[in-house]
Amino acid sequence: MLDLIGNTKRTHYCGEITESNIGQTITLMGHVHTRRDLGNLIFIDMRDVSGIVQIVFEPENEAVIEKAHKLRNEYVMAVTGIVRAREAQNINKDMATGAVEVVANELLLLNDSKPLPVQINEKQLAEEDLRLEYRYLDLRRQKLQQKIIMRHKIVFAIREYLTKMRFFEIETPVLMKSTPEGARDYLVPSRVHPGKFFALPQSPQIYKQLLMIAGFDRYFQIARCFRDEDLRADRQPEFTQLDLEMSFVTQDEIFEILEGLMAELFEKILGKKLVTPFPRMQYNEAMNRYGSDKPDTRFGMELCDVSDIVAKSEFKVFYGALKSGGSVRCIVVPGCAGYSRKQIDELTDVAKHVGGKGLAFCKVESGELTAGISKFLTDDEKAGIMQKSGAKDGDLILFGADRNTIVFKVLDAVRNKVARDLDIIPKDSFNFLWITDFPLFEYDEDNQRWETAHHMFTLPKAEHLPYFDNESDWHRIQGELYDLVCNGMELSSGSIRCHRPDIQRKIFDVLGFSEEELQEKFGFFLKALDYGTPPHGGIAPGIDRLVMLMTQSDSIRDVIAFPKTLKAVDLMSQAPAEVSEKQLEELYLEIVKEDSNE
RNA sequence: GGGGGCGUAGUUCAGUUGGUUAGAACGCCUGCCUGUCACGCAGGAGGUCGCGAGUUCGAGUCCCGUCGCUCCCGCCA
Repeated sequence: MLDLIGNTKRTHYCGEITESNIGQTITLMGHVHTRRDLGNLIFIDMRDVSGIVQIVFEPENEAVIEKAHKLRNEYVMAVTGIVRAREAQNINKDMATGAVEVVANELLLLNDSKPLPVQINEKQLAEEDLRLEYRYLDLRRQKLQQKIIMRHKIVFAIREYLTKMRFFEIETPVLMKSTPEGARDYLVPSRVHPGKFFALPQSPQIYKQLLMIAGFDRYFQIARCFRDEDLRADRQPEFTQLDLEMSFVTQDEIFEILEGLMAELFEKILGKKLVTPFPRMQYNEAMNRYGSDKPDTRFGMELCDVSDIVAKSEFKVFYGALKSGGSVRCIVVPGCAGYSRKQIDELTDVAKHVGGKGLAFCKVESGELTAGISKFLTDDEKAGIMQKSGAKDGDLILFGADRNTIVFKVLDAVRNKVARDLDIIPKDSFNFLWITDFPLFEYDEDNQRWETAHHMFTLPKAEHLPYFDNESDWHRIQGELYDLVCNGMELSSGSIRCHRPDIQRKIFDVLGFSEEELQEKFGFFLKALDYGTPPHGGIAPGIDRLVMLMTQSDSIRDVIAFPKTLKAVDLMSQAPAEVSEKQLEELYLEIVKEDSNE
């Protein structure tokens, strides 16, 4: 028989019992973590949100120990008892509360439990799909629970800091108008307006700019965002951003706010001092040095452009790359001249995976370039490469030769792979870095049109405004754009916005919107820009990625209480699911039947 | 849309060249046990080898297809 909780009240939490509680009568409530039934003596490790403490049931109290025999793993219990110091030989040093135990006087059996389909045990962790189906059980694991709790602490500290900095937290609509470009929208049909749809926000971008126009001056929101795109280990269909926006600011002030925020979070929550201000690097420099706009600067192995040295090379890979306007660049992998064919093939696979045709290499032995492609190089070229790259005896040199975009992708991927393989990435360091001066537009070869590299409401650099006059200059236009990167992860993306309607229209022109399209999609926003828009800008750090970083999690699913799979499915509730025909009829929609012939 | 990995008791895994009744540990059930802490000891239950089709005298194992999860590329203003 189960007991009712009645008037019993919890007085303490399991994980917080210390020697200072010795002698006190306390009441705990929680789950049976493990039990050790010795017959006339029973030990229960009892768990609640704060941790675990050992409960002892002794034979003197017959009624209670009889009931305690019925306890099984994950039963729900309330215990009233006296805190006692353990005898020296019984102290468990591996347990936070291992110096004390609670001698039970009363036991309430509040609920039982079926045997669990997944064990709450880090050593025998079930497959993730099963754990996602029983997410509420997986969340009982302390390791996972701690991450969700740290997420709370982070969000709480964010609210404190920004409130202190005169920001207001303002909610914006979740049902909004679909806007073109960018990611695919999640659409929500309107019953009241048959055939019309809301979209879920990819970000509150337009609304936060409208709040600046409204004069709120500094806004933030812990905002849920939705993108109907394919997923990754660090990407969910719905995710959370700290969306913030400020009026009358420069890029420097936004950086200061973010640096202050990160420093406070790391200090308060991890007890770590971050060095501010964070280093800054222009986009072009980041690409040239690391081949990436989100470089991991915890280790070296920077790219070295040897195009000029091999400019006259007849080696067909180099020749071909340079002839088609590309480049030849390399990274030096220290001490890896001993790499086997197999190891180098593995790296070549990495290169091919990101679009490279292959990966040229050579080794440095006795002060000379040997092996690999060395036989295709002249003595001058070999000497030049060694000198410029700084390669030393025992090093391995890996080359990318192709269009620049491919060379960057290949060497970035290879650099990261080699660093992981060699285990040269310091575990406990957080290398924050601002990447600035991104190009505003890039040309989309497939669709034969210009697109925004980041987003379309960004202020172009003032000195680049004349470039708008000539399409051949559009690629040179840089925006007041910046990313905050940490340890190779893009944490945050922002810009100074375009507060002037005339400049905003130039941007829309480049993107090829017709006046009609503009009015239909953004009419309300363009109208607003005409009524005294203050200069403003902002940034939106991804909360999920920030929590991943601070909890050292590899998967975004570890920092979201109820995440979806890579196929955007909730394995627990089985969403998305079919709906009734009646629901569809009300929305004037029809069921799409799958073609069984395919 | 494309490529890689995984799928065997409730869970984590092993399973030889294709060969008799598919094993272990944990969990679960029963009994014993007064200082355990991954308690111990004795016994027990528990399997459509993801699903489907094929080759074969015989398939967990080989071939083909399919589904699910996962990692990556494309995609993600």
